[in-house]
Amino acid sequence: MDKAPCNSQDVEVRKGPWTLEEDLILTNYIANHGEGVWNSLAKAAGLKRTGKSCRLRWLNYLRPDLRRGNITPEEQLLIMELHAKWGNRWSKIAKHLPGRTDNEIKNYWRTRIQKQIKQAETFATQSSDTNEHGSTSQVSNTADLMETYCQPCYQGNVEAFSEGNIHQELNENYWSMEDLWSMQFLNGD
DNA sequence: AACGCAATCAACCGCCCGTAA
DNA sequence: TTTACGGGCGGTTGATTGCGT
Repeated sequence: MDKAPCNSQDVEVRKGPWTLEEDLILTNYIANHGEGVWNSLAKAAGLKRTGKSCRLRWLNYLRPDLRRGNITPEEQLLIMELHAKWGNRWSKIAKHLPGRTDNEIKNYWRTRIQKQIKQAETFATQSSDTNEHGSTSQVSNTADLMETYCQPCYQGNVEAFSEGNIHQELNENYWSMEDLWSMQFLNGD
């Protein structure tokens, strides 16, 4: 893509947030024709977007099997375990969380979990200063971290995490997929 | 009520890999 | 074998929203 031929016959390419109309066009097109080569799909659907952009929009937002709403404590646990195993292989991790996207997990990791880890880290350094049982084993990854610092551990944290989640549970989707899909069927050709 | 800051998330960017020609 | 292209992925950015002062 980057190396894309871009025979750019001055085909203007739209960027930025997707409009409802674009969403509908894309959803509608895929419902009727299925996914395909994204570049040609974008053209065929009449979208002034790159294939990449369409693919991203579809995978991260429009897919009907997406699970919206907050990450559950169980999911968070799983993410942490898998991240400890595989590192930042978000798409690989996402495959084990049905309905979740790599982007979503990545964002979640960076904004929430990483923060928790930092807090745990600072807490640990503080307490190891005071505790001074010099065997401060180097903590290499998340799992180690959580094992080391949160021993009673995931449970305790899960509670802490979920506490934050609860009040946001089911934060409204701007457009639920049901909405989009039913619109699409109304439109359907 | 207004402002500033922090958190969140959608979307883009650029690199890499697989594959077809 | 090489090259061009499309797709996938991880990282980053920017807009928006929420919250505290």
